[in-house]
Amino acid sequence: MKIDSINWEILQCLQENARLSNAEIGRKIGLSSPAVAERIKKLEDYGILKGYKAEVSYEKTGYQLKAMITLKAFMGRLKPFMLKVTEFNEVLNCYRITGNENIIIEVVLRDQIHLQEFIDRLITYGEVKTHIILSNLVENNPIIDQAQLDDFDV
Amino acid sequence: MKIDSINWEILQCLQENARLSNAEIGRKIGLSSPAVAERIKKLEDYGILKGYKAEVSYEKTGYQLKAMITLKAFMGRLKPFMLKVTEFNEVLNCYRITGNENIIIEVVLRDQIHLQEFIDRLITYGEVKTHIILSNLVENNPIIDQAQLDDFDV
DNA sequence: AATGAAATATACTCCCT
DNA sequence: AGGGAGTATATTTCATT
Repeated sequence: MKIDSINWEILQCLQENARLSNAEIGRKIGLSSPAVAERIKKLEDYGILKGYKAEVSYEKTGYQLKAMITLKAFMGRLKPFMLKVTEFNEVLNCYRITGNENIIIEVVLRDQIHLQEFIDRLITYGEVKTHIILSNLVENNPIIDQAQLDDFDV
Repeated sequence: MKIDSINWEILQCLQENARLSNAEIGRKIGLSSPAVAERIKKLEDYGILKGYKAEVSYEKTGYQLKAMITLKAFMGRLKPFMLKVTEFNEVLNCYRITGNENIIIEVVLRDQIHLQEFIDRLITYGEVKTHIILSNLVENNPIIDQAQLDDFDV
């Protein structure tokens, strides 16, 4: 499927505010609301739009700490970990990666005690490195049309 | 502000699908639509709901690669990097972290050539380690009520 | 803080171009 | 693939409890 410039405008609108109405999007980009609805449906059907998520503040919901934790799995412990990690509700994202470590986990935690308890759960699977997030320099930056990358980044 | 169980239900709904109408949310949790609207407005005003973002597939928008890149900044190069990173449109998230590295960057890239070019931009700021993301074990897991963590994780 | 009702706005379906 | 009309549904405001 081809993503034309109008679809990129729709993707940009929805990445900024997923709760915009079709009518509001249509006004911004000069299209009728049924046309916007039809384009959004196609973007969803093709898996380009994967979903719409509310961003919830972890600090204000009682999670003082956010951390990136890497795991270098012990022999034969990677698969058991991959099955187990889906049960950890503190985990926001977990990726299999290349490099010296096998896994990187993004996690929210109540406090230092909770962090310690979480690390204890991990160390049976491998070597753990903890990086506490101090601040956000870029947060949820939207994906843009590749064709525009060079103009911006040079 | 207190987040009661009804607000947690609303947060859960919106983290699953931010484009649900207030009326639909109300039907799910047994509340009228004006009541839902009022609660959402308060959650927004208190900064608990920070925004609503469409999830866009990086693979299907022409970005074959996603990577986590760490930076261990050279002396005096951390601040210049922090100013510069906001201009890199490939960067989805960038965090200041504790540990051996100072910065972790989540980035989408067209291909290996683009990755190489991006690393070249970083190496003037510090020591770079690249971890290409192979797969997603957990993706955008919602934040849940702390009180429910133990029940789930044990 | 929630409900119900009235006014406005939006979404959805269908037909036309 | 998009516009316009008509119907159903949703949002918003306000009065009431």
